[in-house]
Amino acid sequence: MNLENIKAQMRKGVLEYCILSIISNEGRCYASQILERLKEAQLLVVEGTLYPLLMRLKNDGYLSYEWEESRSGPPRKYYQLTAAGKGFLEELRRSWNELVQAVQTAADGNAEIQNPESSNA
Amino acid sequence: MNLENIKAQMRKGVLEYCILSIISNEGRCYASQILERLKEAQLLVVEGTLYPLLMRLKNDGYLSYEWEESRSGPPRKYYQLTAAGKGFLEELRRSWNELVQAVQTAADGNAEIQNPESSNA
DNA sequence: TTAGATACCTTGCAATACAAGATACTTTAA
DNA sequence: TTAAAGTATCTTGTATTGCAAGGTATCTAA
Repeated sequence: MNLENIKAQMRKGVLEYCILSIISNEGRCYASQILERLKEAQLLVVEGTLYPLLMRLKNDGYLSYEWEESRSGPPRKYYQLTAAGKGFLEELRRSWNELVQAVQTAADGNAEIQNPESSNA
Repeated sequence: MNLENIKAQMRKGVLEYCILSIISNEGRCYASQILERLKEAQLLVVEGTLYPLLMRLKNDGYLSYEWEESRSGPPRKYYQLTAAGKGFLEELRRSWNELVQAVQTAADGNAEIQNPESSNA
């Protein structure tokens, strides 16, 4: 159980959230573009991870896509969020924030940490 | 792929960090105690998750334990961090903070969040 | 001896990240 | 035509691991 392994574990749960966020922010984008954005954010994700994940999200109705030709290579699959995807993204955002809060609570010895916003006395 | 599933995924990577943190904060504690602390922090973890994890951490030299009798039940296994465990906990803390930062970067549309090193690019 | 509470541990399944490799289209250049 | 290189999507096999469910052992109380 080395550190890289653990870091990979940590990444796992947040990929859906990050990927949906990126697509939401970009409006529409294709896989290689998403990989680039993740890399920029220091989230190392590879193709073998991303493609099955996009397919899962599509099969669950959170994403739709259209093929579009490129001027410099093979056609691209442009993904965008469906209405259900937008709702799901909101749920993921909430879940992520709750997790961050929970980890802080556990890691800080259950001290009474409050939301930075609400603790503004 | 329902929300509960995803939330479970999100929890996965941070369990080691939370558990080592709790043991570090308490000084020494036994499994049922850890489960209680995690529950207080809204991190739902069950025995079948915790025990194998404690054993892994012990086998990797991050934890040691001593048996101790209880006045009201079977003996307890009290865990505490080894020197290596303390170092590992620091690494996990750093990794967690990096992840939180990375997710924020990805989710916020790669807005320029404080990135000390690339600030003069 | 029976029941219940507390505590620790194991087995089997399901989910999934990732390494590695496959497929397919386009351009460029012999 | 053929070959090579670049871009893009997708599949297969493996290893890890969280968790449901069940098991073992100790102590207390009737």
